[in-house]
Amino acid sequence: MKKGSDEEKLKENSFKRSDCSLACTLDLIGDKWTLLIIRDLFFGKSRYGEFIDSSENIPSNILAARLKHLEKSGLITKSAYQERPVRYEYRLTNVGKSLGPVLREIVHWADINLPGTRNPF
Amino acid sequence: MKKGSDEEKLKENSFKRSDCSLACTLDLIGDKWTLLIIRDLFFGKSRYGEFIDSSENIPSNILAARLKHLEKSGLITKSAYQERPVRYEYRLTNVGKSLGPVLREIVHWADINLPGTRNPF
DNA sequence: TGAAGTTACTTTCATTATGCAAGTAACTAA
DNA sequence: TTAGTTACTTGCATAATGAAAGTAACTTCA
Repeated sequence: MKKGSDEEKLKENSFKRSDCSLACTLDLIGDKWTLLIIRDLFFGKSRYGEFIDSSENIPSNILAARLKHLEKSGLITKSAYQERPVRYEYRLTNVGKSLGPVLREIVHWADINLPGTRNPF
Repeated sequence: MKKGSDEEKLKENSFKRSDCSLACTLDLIGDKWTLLIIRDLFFGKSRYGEFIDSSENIPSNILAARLKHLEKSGLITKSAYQERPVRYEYRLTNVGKSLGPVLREIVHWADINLPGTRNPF
């Protein structure tokens, strides 16, 4: 594994409740907001203001915290798209992109079991 | 839809942040503990003490709250397995069971991306 | 040239959720 | 009779959330 790679960042990560892969995944993305940000990234959103504009109205402090955490975990990367003032855009890494099937499986479950909701794909 | 059915319980449910099916699913199961209880139910666990014994050490008050919420949502049912004292067992409904592919997809992602974790299936 | 607007955050603070520990009810076993 | 078991509930300290306001560094409008 390459030093500083996204895969390594995942490994370095934090406290474990158990060695169960489901529990560890939930420690990473198991909260109310994280998967919604990842959803937005899948739809090409990349800037702070774009995430803020999503219909769930994520609080700005939570968004900032989640973006930091996702970057630290290696699921997204941050890069400057302009100087003066420096502005960053956020993009999914390959590790982040590999969550696509998870998102689609959840949405598929909802299609069948949560009538009255809209499929974002 | 039948009155009082599990599908109806899901519909009756709670506050929505948006009409996005992903956001609505997260409102239902998007926390640190719920999917772990559902995992245990998939492995045949059904009693309070069995959930408590899982390696993640869920706090007992959280477990009680989640079981109530899951029942209210129609993902599990509670039924007495003995009298004097009355003791209940919890089982997945068909709606709950249909989360199987979601769990498997998450675990599959972890198999590839979270080395050092154990696949519960 | 000043005033107002935009973007991407950070800070403050009240409210809510979490989690540890202890308590309780209704039993069974020694 | 005393201890143990099971399935919770309660109390309380700490942590996370979320609404609102603040800030820094610009750009645009009058």
